[in-house]
Amino acid sequence: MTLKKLRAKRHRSAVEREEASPNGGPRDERKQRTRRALLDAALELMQGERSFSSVSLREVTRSAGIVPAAFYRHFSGMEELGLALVDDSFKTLRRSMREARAAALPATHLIQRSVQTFLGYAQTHRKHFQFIAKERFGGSSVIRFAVRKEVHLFTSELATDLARFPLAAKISTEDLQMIAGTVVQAVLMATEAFLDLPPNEPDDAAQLFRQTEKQLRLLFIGAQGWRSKVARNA
Amino acid sequence: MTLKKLRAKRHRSAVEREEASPNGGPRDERKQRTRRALLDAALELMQGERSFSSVSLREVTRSAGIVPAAFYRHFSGMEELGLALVDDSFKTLRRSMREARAAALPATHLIQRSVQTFLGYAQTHRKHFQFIAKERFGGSSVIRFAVRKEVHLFTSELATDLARFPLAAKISTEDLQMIAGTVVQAVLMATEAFLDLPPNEPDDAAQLFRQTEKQLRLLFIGAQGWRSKVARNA
DNA sequence: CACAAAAGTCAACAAGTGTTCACTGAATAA
DNA sequence: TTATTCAGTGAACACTTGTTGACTTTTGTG
Repeated sequence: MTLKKLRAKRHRSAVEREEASPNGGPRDERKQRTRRALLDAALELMQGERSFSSVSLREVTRSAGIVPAAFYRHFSGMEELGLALVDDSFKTLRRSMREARAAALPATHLIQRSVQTFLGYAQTHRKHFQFIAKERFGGSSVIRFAVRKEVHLFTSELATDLARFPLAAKISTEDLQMIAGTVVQAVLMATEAFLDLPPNEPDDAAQLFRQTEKQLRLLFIGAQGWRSKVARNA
Repeated sequence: MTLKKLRAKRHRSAVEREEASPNGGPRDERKQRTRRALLDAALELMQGERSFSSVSLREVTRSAGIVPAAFYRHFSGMEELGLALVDDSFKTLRRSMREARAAALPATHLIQRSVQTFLGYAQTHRKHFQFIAKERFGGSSVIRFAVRKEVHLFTSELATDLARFPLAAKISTEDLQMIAGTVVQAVLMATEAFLDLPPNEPDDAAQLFRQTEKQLRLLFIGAQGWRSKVARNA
């Protein structure tokens, strides 16, 4: 106790030294590596039937190749790790979306290509998406709300994208947000069903794909008719 | 072993006696009572943060007031109890839907009233709905598919309801199914968000209510425009 | 009545759980 | 060089978990 205090006085703590150099050093690199190992292990353990809350701290450390006690050097508990996973998952998604946005939107078969792109992306990041799918309604409220916040953000970005289309002229920003929300809803549901499909079942996948395309077309038609009077002389 | 065989030969088993009278007897009544107690306990334990898979068999029996070993007189394990919960939840929902269908559909404010009715129902059966919401994407694949099957059934019933409307004339049954699916999707999402709201927050609830109403109107407009050419002379 | 069927009890089991504590050894800083 | 920080160790802790087998006690039945 007193000994601890003396030590503390003789040297400045890490925060006082304003994080001078621990970044990039071999020490920090190693730490980041095991941190990543923990995140990956948790994601891996959730494959199949398991939910995040059913994965134990000890299992994670076992898979990551460290001892249980060392876990606390990285996270205060499983919940914090869960939040880090939410962050991770959406970070990669947002990056990929930015790239997709950079390339000009295809004028033809816009919906078809969008669905294709998104489901393709979901497939290459299967584990992250499955995590999100499971925790969107399942786990602790902290994680649930973190996911929901990210989805909301995602929706807003889509809404501003949609605003560029001519059909958005007659639609209020609030309604645009609502339409974007419905689109995101449909796509997320499709993604979750898609990832839940037994792998290598191209028929089911194709069926799901067509269905989603139709859903988006339905929403598109709805958006066209929104606020503008339906054809006066039909 | 041999003793057991002898006993078995001297009397016919329950199934051989084709379930003659154990129904209604005080024995069976008691059994049904504890069975219900187990289901209720599981549902109750899921309140708040917990998912079904994180609820333990022992907790359930503890809450139900029996000893862990007695659990196996009712279910082979937690998964079977989960399936029973799925059944239970949808049974009450379907019954209520049948009643709603019996009363004539309101010609005015149809969407508004439907949403109101559904959310109201969800509120009075909060626990069942929260269970479904959590297990729709979360738990074991067996339970997940059971839920999905029930939702599909629900969708089909809505589709046949929708078929009675004049606007359904230009829509193929397959597309009608798809539209009904989108409606159910939207309503379920709204329900789940609704039940996740902090209680006694009428503003948030009203906001969610309006949003859902709009979503359904959007889908309705989309359905009107579906397959029929969009107004030739706009 | 006599006897089986069956819901529920009791005790024990091997295993797994989260968290703690004093520790070691290598990277870092003075 | 020397002292310190800190990721990771190893052991121990007090629990909780699912499942088992042999039991009691009530209910149903030939």
